[in-house]
Amino acid sequence: MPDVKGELRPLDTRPGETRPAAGAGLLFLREEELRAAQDLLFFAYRDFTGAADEVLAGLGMGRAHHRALHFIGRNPAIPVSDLLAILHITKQSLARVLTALVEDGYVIQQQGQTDRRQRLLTLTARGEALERQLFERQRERLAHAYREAGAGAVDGFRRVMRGIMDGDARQYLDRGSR
Amino acid sequence: MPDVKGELRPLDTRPGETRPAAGAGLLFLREEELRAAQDLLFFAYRDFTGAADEVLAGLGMGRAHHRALHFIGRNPAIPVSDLLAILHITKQSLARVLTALVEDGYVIQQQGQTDRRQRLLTLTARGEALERQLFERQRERLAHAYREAGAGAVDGFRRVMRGIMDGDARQYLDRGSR
DNA sequence: TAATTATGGCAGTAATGTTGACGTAGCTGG
DNA sequence: CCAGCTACGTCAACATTACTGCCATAATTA
Repeated sequence: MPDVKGELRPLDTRPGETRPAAGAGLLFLREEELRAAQDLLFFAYRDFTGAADEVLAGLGMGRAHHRALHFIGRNPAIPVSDLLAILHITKQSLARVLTALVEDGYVIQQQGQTDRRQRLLTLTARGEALERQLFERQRERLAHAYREAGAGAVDGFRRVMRGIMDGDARQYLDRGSR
Repeated sequence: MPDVKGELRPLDTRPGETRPAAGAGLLFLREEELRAAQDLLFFAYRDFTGAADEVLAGLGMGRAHHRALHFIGRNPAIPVSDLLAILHITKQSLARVLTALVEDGYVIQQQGQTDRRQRLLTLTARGEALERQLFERQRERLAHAYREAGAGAVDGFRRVMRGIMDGDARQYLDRGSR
């Protein structure tokens, strides 16, 4: 565990909490660094999703609808089971939003050709339009962040984010799409 | 709203990747890049929070409790209003988890000295222990990601994450702590 | 044919969030 | 000093999103 990352920050302005006394200085710095990452993930995710939430609220939908739209859009003709595996939610939770999306004409279900039990999910033109509208809100933030941070930073961002997620999520991302 | 985008998307098996599509090549790549970032944020956040959720479930608590513990831990003697501003939830939503945390002895409320209307929130030793237990789960992932990605990547990660969040979130992070 | 798989559906529950209204104590400015 | 604002608490009602468990159907597979 090479966590010898000396920077010697004498802690912030406050003297309290988590006083490991003396020799744990380096260890403490590393911890602060990781706690700061917790903050980053919280705020970035909060504001990133918040951008789309505003639009969704006006349509009587929530984040769950957006997530479904997003992954169906990126994986046309995706079977329900694959979508469940991506979202890590239960069948019933997905069914709720999926029913709404189909009824409102955002998604169509088609019977699978190789396996006729499957209901392959695809966005309609209407669904693509909505997904795009939601994407545009988030796009602004991302484009801003990417532009401001620069190409090298973006690569680092990608690498760290991949490292945080589970192996099967990385695997999913690696396989192009389907 | 430009939803001219009729049914014309014949590329069934593979949506993105190397779609020249005439002169819009560069623009398209940029879009794919940003959509990939949506994926990254979803999976990283999903698995990052999931790590702590396992512990929380065993204690009959949820993410909301963890978020409160985290920010109280990082800001001892924080007034309720400040915590509300960080979490972006309503007073009532916070009150629910806060009541539980106080009743279970994880958090103490102390009257403010300069402004006696304030209830300053601080973790008890028990609260610190729980927060630490939750942190440890996430720490593994973060440490793994940071180690694997390298110091340069971590810097890029930080810069991009900061770019995604709102200005006031950046401001909060910049002020050290309180 | 029997077992498994993919999917759908129903019932009930929990966690988290919302709005709106009301109350109380304490601070602050004219 | 009083009026008004602020910080906080609380109650009621409701929506979204998640969960578990159970049952059903159709299609694939061994």
